[in-house]
Amino acid sequence: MVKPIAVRSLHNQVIQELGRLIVSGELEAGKGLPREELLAERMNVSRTALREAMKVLSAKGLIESRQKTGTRVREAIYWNQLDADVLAWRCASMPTESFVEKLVEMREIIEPAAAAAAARRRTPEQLAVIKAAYDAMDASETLDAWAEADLAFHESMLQATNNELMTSLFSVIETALGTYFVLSASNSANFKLALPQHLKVYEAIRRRQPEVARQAMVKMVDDSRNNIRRHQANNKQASNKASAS
Amino acid sequence: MVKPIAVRSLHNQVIQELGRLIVSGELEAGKGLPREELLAERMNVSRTALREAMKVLSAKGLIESRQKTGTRVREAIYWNQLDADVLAWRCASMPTESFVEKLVEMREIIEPAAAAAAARRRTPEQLAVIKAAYDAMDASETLDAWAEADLAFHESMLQATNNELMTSLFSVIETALGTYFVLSASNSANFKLALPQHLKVYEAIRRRQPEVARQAMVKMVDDSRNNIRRHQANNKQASNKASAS
DNA sequence: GCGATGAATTTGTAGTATAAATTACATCCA
DNA sequence: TGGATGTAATTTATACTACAAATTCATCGC
Repeated sequence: MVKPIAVRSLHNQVIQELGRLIVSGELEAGKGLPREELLAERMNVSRTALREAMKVLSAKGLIESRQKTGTRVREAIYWNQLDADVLAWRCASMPTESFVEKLVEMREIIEPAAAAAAARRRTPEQLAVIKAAYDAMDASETLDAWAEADLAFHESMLQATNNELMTSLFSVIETALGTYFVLSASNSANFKLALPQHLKVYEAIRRRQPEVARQAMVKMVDDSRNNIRRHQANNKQASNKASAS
Repeated sequence: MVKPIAVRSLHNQVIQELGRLIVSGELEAGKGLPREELLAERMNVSRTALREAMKVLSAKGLIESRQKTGTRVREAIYWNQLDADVLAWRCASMPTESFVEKLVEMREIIEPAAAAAAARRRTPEQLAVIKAAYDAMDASETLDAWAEADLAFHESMLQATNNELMTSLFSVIETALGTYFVLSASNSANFKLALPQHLKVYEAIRRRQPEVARQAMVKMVDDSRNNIRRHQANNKQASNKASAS
């Protein structure tokens, strides 16, 4: 799991608040923000804290500041879409079907390749970490426990590729799985359906069979995509009924 | 091309300087930095500017600050490896063979999938942008002109996938191509060898043939990888001769 | 009409003061 | 002696003020 590095500090709160506002679209692109003094006052923080937050948002590509002109929200094209915060903000505000589709597409591309690479290059220690995650999935008795172990499984697999660029894509996988868990929660009857798929991937990595690992992972993501479609259809049906009654 | 947003501001300079020091390993992980007051004095900036820079580095995962304990460099595992700055810093200091290999592996995974997606979903306008980039490559007469057009080609293809998560991976592609251009510069006789490969990819995208586009892109990246290996071998040989004489 | 010039506005940088957090030490009690 | 507990010291976090730099915009002069 990724560290939820406490959000208690003031400028972190400001980062979260402004970031969410921008990504959700409540602060339209191109439009300028109030000048620092006003904005700071309005948010009840000092200009110092506000500026530290703005620098971070600027580094994420969300805003741009120029003297005299002021600070304005940048077009979404310039956002660091792979940044963990940006992904989380998008998820918090618009888990639209199209966004979920994009996340799944990324999984389809990344994870089979990662599984193959892990099968080729994993060390015994890395294999043990994957195994531990699998065992935790097997032993899990709640959806939360499953979710945590599942994330650990996918993260440890990415780490076993021994390519840190690949590992950094975990933020995307994490977000994708996150939305999936949320959908699954609606009818969380048997959340351990995907266990055999994970075993196949693990076994292929253990036996150093890249192509077998790739194919097993393709199937896993495919199943996941189908499940998402079913869930979304169900939810839509349910909400239609609800609004009709 | 990505905007080189002027680096003139003071805190940007500090970000670049500290970022480079950390990523190059000159500031060892785990080791603590001098406390803010001292560090600011040593770098001839105010504590204000230094702190704004540190917040950004912290957002990139390079450092971590705690009261009383001070600020320390984090392990490389926690760095945002996909961040454009981090990639650039790595490249500036250690374009080692292993790093180049990792970049190439990322291209092998991302670009064929992106070519296929672009072939499926590109709009006529997006196709025109790709075509324009191809024409610029065709017309280029210097390595620099080629490099610029080549980057534009790959970026426009990523944009044509209409998946902004995919598009954001351009920072990786850009870095990979960048190191390739540097290597090519050593014997830049015929830098337009890859032109036919690009034509094939473009044509497949135009004709909406995902699998053809994927295969053409696989070949392109493959050729690129082989060229890199040849260049590196040549360079090594050359430097061996030089040190022997 | 047009160019130059200067005033106004907003971010950028500096410096100081104080709050909050956390470590490390010392002290006290059993 | 051992352990807990409180207190001091250190470092980052926040606030506030003042001024510098850049850039826009209007005004003035021709």
